[in-house]
Amino acid sequence: MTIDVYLKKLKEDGFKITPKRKATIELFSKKKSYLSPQEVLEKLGNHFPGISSSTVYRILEELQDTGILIKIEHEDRQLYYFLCRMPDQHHHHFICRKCRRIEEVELCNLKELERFISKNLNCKVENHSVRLEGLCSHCK
Amino acid sequence: MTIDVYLKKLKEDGFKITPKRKATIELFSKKKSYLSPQEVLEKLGNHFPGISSSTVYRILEELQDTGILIKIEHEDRQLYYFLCRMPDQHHHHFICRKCRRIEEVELCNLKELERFISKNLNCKVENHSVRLEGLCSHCK
DNA sequence: AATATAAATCGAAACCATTTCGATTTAGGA
DNA sequence: TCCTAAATCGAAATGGTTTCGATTTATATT
Repeated sequence: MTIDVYLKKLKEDGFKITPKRKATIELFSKKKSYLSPQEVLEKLGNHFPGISSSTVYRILEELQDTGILIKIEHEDRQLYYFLCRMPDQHHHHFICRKCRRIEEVELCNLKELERFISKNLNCKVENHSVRLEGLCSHCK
Repeated sequence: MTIDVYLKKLKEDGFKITPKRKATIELFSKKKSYLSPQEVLEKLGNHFPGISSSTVYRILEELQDTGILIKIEHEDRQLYYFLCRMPDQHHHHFICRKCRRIEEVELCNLKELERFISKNLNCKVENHSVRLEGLCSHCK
């Protein structure tokens, strides 16, 4: 699992490869679960004592703008981020409620649902998002 | 469209029928779109000058606890609420990005997706939520 | 290698939707 | 009508996130 593809993407989007950005991507590539900005701040703080929280928030947002990270929001209203491993394909996510592990699911069968809505409600469906929660193979 | 069924539900859940709660339900029954707490505060303020914002937040949360309102969160990270017209049936929501109108969609074909996840990822899917966005029949 | 400069980071303060809490008022049963 | 737990008030606190001017740094260029 190399992070080069993510660094390349960062560069292509006009961002500089800074130690903190690199460390952030490395952190997420090792974690298969989602992390809060606070958690990222704490982890990065081991390598970069005194790192500013505004830097962490900014980096996370930039990485999600480039499609490297995906942002979700929990019921507790906090933001969480995780590494997107299928950036070029439409997909959905399964979230383990116990260990927060994220599984990316390539199957999408919402076309029927969209047709139903178009036909019965005369609406134009532009996008959809599915959130699946439960227990992953390790936790169930 | 009577709101009695909602008032009954409120009472059953041990809540008193106060003028503000009643007015809140009436407001949502007239609006087919979702409203922010601020908007509710403003509207209720017409009938109840000086109503406290904490009261509005509390009422909205109580109504969503009883299943009368549904809470969603926008990209702007604000909370929004809307009246649930199909409280006793599993369903999904279509949200018009222009007028915020909510359409409730009884069709759900996520069983296949859940089977796929159970089989391929060995996960236990406990719940799912689908969010469909686009333009409603009035706005498209 | 040195320089230039736009981008990145710092850090303290502001932001602001939401929550809290003690005091006051009220709905609804007795 | 009275009683009491529930509801509301309202001002203050909360806290995750954003802002912004000052400082530092990555990297393209010389």
